[in-house]
Amino acid sequence: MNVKFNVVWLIMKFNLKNTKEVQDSIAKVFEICELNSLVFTEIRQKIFEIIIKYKKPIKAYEILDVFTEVTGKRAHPPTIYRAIDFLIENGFIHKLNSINSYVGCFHPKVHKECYFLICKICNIYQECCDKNLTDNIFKTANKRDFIVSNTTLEIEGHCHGCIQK
Amino acid sequence: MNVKFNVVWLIMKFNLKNTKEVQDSIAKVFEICELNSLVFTEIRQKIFEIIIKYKKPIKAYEILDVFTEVTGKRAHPPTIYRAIDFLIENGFIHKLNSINSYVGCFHPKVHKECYFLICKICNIYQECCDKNLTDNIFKTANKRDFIVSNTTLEIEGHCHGCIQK
DNA sequence: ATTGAAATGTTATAACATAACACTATACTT
DNA sequence: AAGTATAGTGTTATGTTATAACATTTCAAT
Repeated sequence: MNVKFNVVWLIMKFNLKNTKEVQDSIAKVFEICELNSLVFTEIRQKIFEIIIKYKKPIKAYEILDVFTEVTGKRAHPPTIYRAIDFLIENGFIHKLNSINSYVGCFHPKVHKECYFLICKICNIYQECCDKNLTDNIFKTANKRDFIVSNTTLEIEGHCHGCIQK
Repeated sequence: MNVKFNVVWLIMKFNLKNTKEVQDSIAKVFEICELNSLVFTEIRQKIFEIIIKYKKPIKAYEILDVFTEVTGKRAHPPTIYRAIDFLIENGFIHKLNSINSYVGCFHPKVHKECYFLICKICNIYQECCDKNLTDNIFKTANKRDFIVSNTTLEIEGHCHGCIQK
């Protein structure tokens, strides 16, 4: 099985996407790592790639399965969680706490406050970062003498596509 | 050991609070159940009481321990999770997904969108519901043709008390 | 009294995540 | 080039959070 066929097969099997947006995000992450002397090892690359190419929020043990199949090496949970930690720490992916799943970030390092729309029907997500909303959140917290260090905003509901149907 | 002493002891042991706010919220929940023919069983009452009196977000297995000690009966996880489901469904408590913990609601049924400030140092939480913020969140979602059904906003950082120190 | 629905008891297990320790690779020192 | 310190990885085991499945009980409506 040649490499090209293998890639196509994997993309189909795991319902991956490989849009320009994805490519740009991957390139950007390489660049950020270069600039900041972050060690972007093969494992971290592979796991980032899986997360960002996945159309839906992906769960840790799903990453494990895909990783194992893609690389041919049996991986254990710590391998995945360590990479996840690295990727979150550096803002390359985000965790959606309400569904214990992970999503790639399409504008790594642009800002810390990322918000998400999660469709309950198709499970596809969108980022919906918004400076105005961030200001509003900070203002609401500051009014109560609270210093914000990080925020989790996850909005569940129905996306445009699913409403139509 | 008489009942009064027992209660005081439990309150101290588990670091519970029993403010007017707590009493009002409990009374309110009884009233709502009455009005809506919701079955507010002893188990549900007890578990609600534990959650709302607890000063910090409480974890399911902590509830289990407190419940077992308070009632003298050994409880199993499903007992706790079923009550939690009932209480969340009816808006009497909320789950903080970012820390897998539960908090009582101090204005049950007033609105669905409740937001939380969680202090990373002392772990004490505050609700910070805000109509203006809710409008902003809905507007941000609607801009993307997304119909909101529920929101999770958890803000971590440092509370007033802990900043002072 | 019967029955049906909701609530609870109980056992087992699924799903999510980390501790701890051994080993390897790398890159920095002298 | 050998020494050594640090970060990264492999592996086993276990901790933590949550639910499935089925038996039993409770209780209100007929």
